[in-house]
Amino acid sequence: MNPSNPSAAPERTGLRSNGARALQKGQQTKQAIIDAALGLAEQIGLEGLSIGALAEVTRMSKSGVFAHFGSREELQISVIREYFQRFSNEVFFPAMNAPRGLPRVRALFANWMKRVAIEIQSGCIFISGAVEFDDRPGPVRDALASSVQTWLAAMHRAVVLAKQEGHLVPDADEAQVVFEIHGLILALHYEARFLKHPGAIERAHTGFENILLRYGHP
Amino acid sequence: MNPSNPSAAPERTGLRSNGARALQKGQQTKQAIIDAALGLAEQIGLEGLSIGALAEVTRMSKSGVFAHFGSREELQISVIREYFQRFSNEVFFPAMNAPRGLPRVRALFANWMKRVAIEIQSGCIFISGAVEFDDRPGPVRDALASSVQTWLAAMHRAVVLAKQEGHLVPDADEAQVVFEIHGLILALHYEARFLKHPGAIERAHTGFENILLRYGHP
DNA sequence: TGCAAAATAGCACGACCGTACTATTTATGC
DNA sequence: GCATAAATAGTACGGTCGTGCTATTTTGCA
Repeated sequence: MNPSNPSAAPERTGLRSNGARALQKGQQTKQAIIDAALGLAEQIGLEGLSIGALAEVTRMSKSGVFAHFGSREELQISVIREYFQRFSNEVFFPAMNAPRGLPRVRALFANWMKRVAIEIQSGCIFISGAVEFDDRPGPVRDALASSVQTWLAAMHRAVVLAKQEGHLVPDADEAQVVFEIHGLILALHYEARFLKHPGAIERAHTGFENILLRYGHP
Repeated sequence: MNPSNPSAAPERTGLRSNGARALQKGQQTKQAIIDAALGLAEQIGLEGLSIGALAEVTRMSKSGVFAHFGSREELQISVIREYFQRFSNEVFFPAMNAPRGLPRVRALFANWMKRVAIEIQSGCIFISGAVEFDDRPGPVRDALASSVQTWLAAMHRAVVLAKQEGHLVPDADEAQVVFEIHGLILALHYEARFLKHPGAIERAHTGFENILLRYGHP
């Protein structure tokens, strides 16, 4: 919702009705910690994230890192929020420039694919986190699930609009379409990242075209 | 390959040309440990598996458990092997009774679905393990990847036969079919187990029919 | 420039981890 | 039944973890 990047304006005019100005330095290093934590979590998972390792990477003391979050859970949640924001900025918002209907659905899928193609190397928190927290209730799981949920709902809405525009067959089940698209992304991630199968990206694209063959223009 | 269950015949006639009879008791409890370990690993993952927790569950000492494996890695590998064997017995072998071609592909998918439907509650090692070990090289990863690989290859072969039998369109790409089926299974697991979406099983079935609509009989 | 407050570091704690090493118990073959 | 070997338990060590507590440094404002 708030796409502005606060760290991009470190030295404004100085004028400013203060506000929470006292926290500036703290917020700055906190953001740096979150950045590093996100990088770590993408590789070894949210559960593998340890404050000790994070302190080493950021060259701070364990307690220095810890103080910014108060608990490991809060750190994990911060990482999830950061990931969600980046995901939104890279995948969701750019696609909203495409006209509603099939073009927008295509744009969403294309951006999602671009993202996952990168994550074949770096890892994806929405996927690894789902496995780590699938039966571990608590605030971390909640944050993760609601992030994914928000994204899938956006995807769903785009499909609904596509059907309304007449770009899909009238009996198309929107949830079904999203389900099958999600499956392609998951298979891509699995087969490319874990099994190191070549050609998975191409297959995901083909799968998407197959979905449109089935549900596309009447 | 060896579907016989040794623990089912604890008290044979006594006759038997010994063989590795000296190990009998050890093997027996080792199997019990593996059973318990598999149950634990399905819920909390292979990485979450700890010898201490396992000792508690089996009501043994940590060293008693440990001695059967010599290392945690060997324990994890044993669990993977056990899971693979059960998977084969439940999913693969029964389906081989179906006539080759589409019926066998259908049977394989149906059995796979049955298995995953259960794993919505218990968890699936092939899925959680893939995430845990996707960039952690070593013998555990190797065991896991080769198990999954074996299963996907079996699926692939069934699709190849189906095409040979003329049950698929001539230009059907077998790897593409397996990829899309795999995606359905992964989406089912993700949406049902993590997001707790209802109706995911039905959607996976519908997705399978869609694949056959696209690639089925010419 | 000094002072309060925020940010960071230092240190210690209890808990759990995997795994040596040794002792004890239990099962097995003669 | 007894000797022997296998199976299991006991104990200890070094390591990492999250986190509380206190000290020190750094920052931002009067």
